[in-house]
Amino acid sequence: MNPKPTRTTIKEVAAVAGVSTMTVSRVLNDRPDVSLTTRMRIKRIIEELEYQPSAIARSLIQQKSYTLGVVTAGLEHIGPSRILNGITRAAEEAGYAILLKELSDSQVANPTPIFQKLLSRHVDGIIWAVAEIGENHKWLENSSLPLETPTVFLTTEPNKTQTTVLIDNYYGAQLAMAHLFEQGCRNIGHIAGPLDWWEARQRMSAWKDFLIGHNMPVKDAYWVEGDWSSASGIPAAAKLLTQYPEIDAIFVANDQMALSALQVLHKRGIRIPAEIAIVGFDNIPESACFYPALTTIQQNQHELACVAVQQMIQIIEQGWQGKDIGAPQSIVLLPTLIARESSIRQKS
Amino acid sequence: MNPKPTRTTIKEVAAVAGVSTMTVSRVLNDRPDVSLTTRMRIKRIIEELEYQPSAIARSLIQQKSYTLGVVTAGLEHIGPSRILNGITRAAEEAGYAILLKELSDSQVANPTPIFQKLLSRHVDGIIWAVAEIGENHKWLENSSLPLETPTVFLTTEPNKTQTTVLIDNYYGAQLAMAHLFEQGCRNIGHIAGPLDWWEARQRMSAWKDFLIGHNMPVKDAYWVEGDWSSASGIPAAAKLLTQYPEIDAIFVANDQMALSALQVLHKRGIRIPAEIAIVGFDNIPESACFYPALTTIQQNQHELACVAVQQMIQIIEQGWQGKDIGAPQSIVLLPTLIARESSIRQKS
DNA sequence: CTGAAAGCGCTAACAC
DNA sequence: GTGTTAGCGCTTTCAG
Repeated sequence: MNPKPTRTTIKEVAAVAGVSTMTVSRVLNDRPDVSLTTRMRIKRIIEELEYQPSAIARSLIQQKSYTLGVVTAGLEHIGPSRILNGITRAAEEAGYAILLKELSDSQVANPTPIFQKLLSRHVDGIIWAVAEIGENHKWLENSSLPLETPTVFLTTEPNKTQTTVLIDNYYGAQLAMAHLFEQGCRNIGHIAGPLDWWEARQRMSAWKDFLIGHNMPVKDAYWVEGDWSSASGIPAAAKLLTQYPEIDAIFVANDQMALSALQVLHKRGIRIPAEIAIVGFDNIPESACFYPALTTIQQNQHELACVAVQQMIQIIEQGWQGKDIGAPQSIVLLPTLIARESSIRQKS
Repeated sequence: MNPKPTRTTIKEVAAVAGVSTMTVSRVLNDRPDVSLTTRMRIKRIIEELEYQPSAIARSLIQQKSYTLGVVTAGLEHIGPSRILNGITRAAEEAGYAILLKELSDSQVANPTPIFQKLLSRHVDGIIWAVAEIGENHKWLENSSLPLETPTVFLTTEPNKTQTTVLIDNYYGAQLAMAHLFEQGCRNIGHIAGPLDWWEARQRMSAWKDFLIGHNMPVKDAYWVEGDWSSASGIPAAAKLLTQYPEIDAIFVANDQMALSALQVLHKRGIRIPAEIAIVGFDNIPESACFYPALTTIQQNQHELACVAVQQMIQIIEQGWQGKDIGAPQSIVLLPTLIARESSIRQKS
């Protein structure tokens, strides 16, 4: 029934053209040493037969697959999918394909099988774009992992032994705090992300350090932990208002929770920013549309991903050229403040 | 400098074990015909050498790669990334890897090179998860595409010649309309998605047909077109209120725009749902958290993706077994109504 | 139970 | 300019 849908091979092209497979191969790879006439003829035959060379046969012999392994987690969230979006674009541009592996929570603890699976498919390099949560990156320190394959880590704590690309969350949070301070806020509370996340801890540390650095008290009542979700932002904001009645600003660790906080304040009739100013983090599209428009910290995940891919490819291709790869780098991108109505109290 | 990081091969394992590569291969594939002792010995050696068979060498000889090509677009949006999320999970479970290709707008028009690139990497099947926009799927009708490779289309208009998996947008919109009608609304406006999207047209058609079916007038002033974004929801809602003063309900084509509509109504002091009821579409996590909580239509993209992958794999493996594949199917999943405060006017 | 030979589709390294 | 040979890492087939 199925006439064995066998792909067109280089052999058939060669046969039709009456040349050896090598000549066809040379045409495919744009080698100079083929006469113009044969080249033209072969090209035409390739067209007619709709011949498409097998990338995997090539990988096998060349030991290069032009494929990147990408490890991600939590694609249903906006951050990871934005990053993946950037990776696919950058990889496409560089002529690399992407082998995608999304981790479930349980898999993150033991990376070895994941690396092995990717390596068994001959990826040229691996981009590890999994958020650092709890102990899930402990294995990095033990460097028990050989990592003979070029690997770039995204959004993880910088590390002397690995190449990492990340956004400076601490700096971003400092921007937020400095902005609120400038607006005259002196009782700044915090709704944190889940503190087993490294990024959440960074943002919270900056909040705390800023208060200390400006001789403002830091009490446990001044902050609440959420879980990034909008849903968690509602009880968090409510609790914070109760615990910290003098509060005149909230730095919220992400926009989702910040938008919920807006809702809670509205419901209670608290004026924003006059009574309480709000700053979020991430700059999701919605943050510009809500009332009042949310001041936030923009992190450019797209750029993050592009830099990571470029870095990755540079390492890969240097390796192919036998060059020394040099020490692993950490590239840190700086987020920016997007000031909107939710925090602007005074014209400056 | 680089000691040529050559992978461990089956040959080396065989050499260490003092057997032929065939015997190792048999152990790898759990063939019965190896003596227990040799099997154990070889397994141990595999462990020690951390040998990992080359999946691509296997693909080459077996003509099966256990890899699915996934074509997507607009990963920065929630819908596509949810679907991708479901695909990765289902594929993982079935033991298939994923080769991801994200299209930019310009690429969608001409699918041939995309298919070719995936086929050159020997994917066993292709999942086409690109929204149907404008003429971007025109090529499907011309069936100029041979599609010798199993292909499943997601979220596209059903089609006699291709296997498709989709959610019934028309039905979902009917649910929304019937619900509003039950709540006593008789002047139901619509904020549509961009009408070059097939899904947006489906939702709008159901709105219009419902009105006609219930002897309610349909005028151009009763609907406005948005572009799915929260930002577009604001002017859309404002315009609708002006054009259609008697309006007592809005069916909004997605939640992002619906949340913006909530904001606009709040600002104008319009009570929801008492004066105007709102229903959205998608059930994004935020929709439960805003005030008032948004009634919406839930589409289960996760399930959609799982069904697609299962369908895909079934087709692939039937093909391997030489079975006839049978006619292409269209699988339609039904969305459900999530009734929340934004539309509930009366206890039932 | 085990091995030898052949070959998947392609290209590196040589010959001619 | 072009062809030959060998081999990437594995498995099929068939012989022992």
